[in-house]
Amino acid sequence: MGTVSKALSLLSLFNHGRLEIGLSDITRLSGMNKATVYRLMSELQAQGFVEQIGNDRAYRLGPEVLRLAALREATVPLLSVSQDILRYLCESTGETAHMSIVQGRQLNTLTHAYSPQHGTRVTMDDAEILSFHGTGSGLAFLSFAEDGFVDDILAGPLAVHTPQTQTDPQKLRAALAQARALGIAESIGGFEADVHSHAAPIFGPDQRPIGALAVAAPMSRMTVDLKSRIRRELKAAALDLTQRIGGFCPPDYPQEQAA
Amino acid sequence: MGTVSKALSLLSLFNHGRLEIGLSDITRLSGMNKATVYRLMSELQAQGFVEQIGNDRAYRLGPEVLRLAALREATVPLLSVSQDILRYLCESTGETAHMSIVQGRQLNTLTHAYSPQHGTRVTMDDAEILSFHGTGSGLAFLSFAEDGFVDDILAGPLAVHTPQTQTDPQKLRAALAQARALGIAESIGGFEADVHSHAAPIFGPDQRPIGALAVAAPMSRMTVDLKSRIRRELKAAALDLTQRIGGFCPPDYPQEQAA
DNA sequence: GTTGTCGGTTCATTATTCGAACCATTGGTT
DNA sequence: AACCAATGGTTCGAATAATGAACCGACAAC
Repeated sequence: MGTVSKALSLLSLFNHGRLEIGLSDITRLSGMNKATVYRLMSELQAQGFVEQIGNDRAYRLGPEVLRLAALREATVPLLSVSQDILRYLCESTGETAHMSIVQGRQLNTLTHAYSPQHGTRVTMDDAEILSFHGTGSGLAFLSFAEDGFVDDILAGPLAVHTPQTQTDPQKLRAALAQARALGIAESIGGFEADVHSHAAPIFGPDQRPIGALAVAAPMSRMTVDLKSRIRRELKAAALDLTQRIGGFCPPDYPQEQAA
Repeated sequence: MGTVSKALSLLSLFNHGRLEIGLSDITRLSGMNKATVYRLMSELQAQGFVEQIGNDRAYRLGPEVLRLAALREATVPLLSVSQDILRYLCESTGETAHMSIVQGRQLNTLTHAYSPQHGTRVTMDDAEILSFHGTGSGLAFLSFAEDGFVDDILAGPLAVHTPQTQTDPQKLRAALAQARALGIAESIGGFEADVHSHAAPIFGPDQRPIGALAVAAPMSRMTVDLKSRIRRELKAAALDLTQRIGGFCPPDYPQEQAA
């Protein structure tokens, strides 16, 4: 691994539960030498990718990433297009909708929208890390991902988030086969108790999945009626998003299926 | 300059006019060796900071920057808070509002909001690069920036954007002094002809300016009345933004001034 | 067929990174 | 007050990784 990759890998230590990290913590988390980490962080800091703040001198992500993200959006308007679509999706279903993409071996929520329709709703955070086996989004992605990736995920440790989390690789593979046939994946309470999520994959220019669009509802509200509405809307929304960012569905993606 | 900085500096070659760049172009633009650039870009690509697309194999920014930006927002909600404030600001003034921050020697627009009030309006792009001497935002920042930075900018070449662009360092310093006294800077047609922009600086936790909030209106609509409304609203909005991102105004910032 | 460009690759030279050990401060414990 | 265990930051010889001129095959223009 080159020096640049090492430096950039330090950035991926940041997540929702660790927005600010001290030098010693970074050293421990990365397994690198403290002097190395210090030099790398100094370079990242000089370029505005991280900044140091407060009296404990902890590092946090810097403003430069905002500029790059704005430019990325100008290139491929994934976020802005998604937000349009999510707004419509949560209105038409009355439930929380969100969009996630896969980066490396991680599934990250990027943006979400709430429906004002109900007092109770599933709440989300942006940049949250989702599990592949416990969420509709994760399963939707896996259902069209490369075999090697699926094997890798199913082989790895599968966290138990709730009593309902499915961790049996064989049963998960069965769920993936079903999702592949339908074009929609679902997870009932697999990540958070009481949340029923449906999701559909989003595809890139190379016909490979890049993430998923999902609708999450409290289990108590999930009727047959709502379920079929969610599936219909979700499918249309995911296809729309794929096309509007210049992507293409693979040939075996079930295009025609009215709920 | 270390290897990491070199790699990251390649990312800053991307801008609104150059969203996708080929290997040879990057080589030329950066002045580095082609083999070096290739290796650096490969590492950036492996980490998802850039991706290669199409048959010309040009590079463009990758999805990883979106994840980092979402986390940065979770740490310091500059964008989301700004968007709230901009929405109000453009409503209360009836004109286009935008927010920019300084990164290195560059002033970048990050987000904007349009008012639906008028048919004609000043249009903006996110991630646009503004000039320090030609825009209200640039002058607002400079008016509270460190002396060394101001000297550096005024010494450098000052682009002539329009016949109205002020490039005389002495007159610019006079404008800065006035802006410092008022807490508001303005530029009349200095960047784009026919655009009159007002701006107020935003400050970080260290009481140093990090960017500016601005309102841009067509010159033809700029009456004394509108001008005073813009100044009043802008001042309040900038102060609000500064406080809501955990920043502090410096002691010499003119707090009390009713338009 | 020649010439110029493109993205990508090779390999000996060389400059940069690495990491154990070391400082200076801070905050808590005895 | 003395001590200890943290913290962030620094040093310098040894080891490793970055460098860049030259090269390759592919494509396009002339």
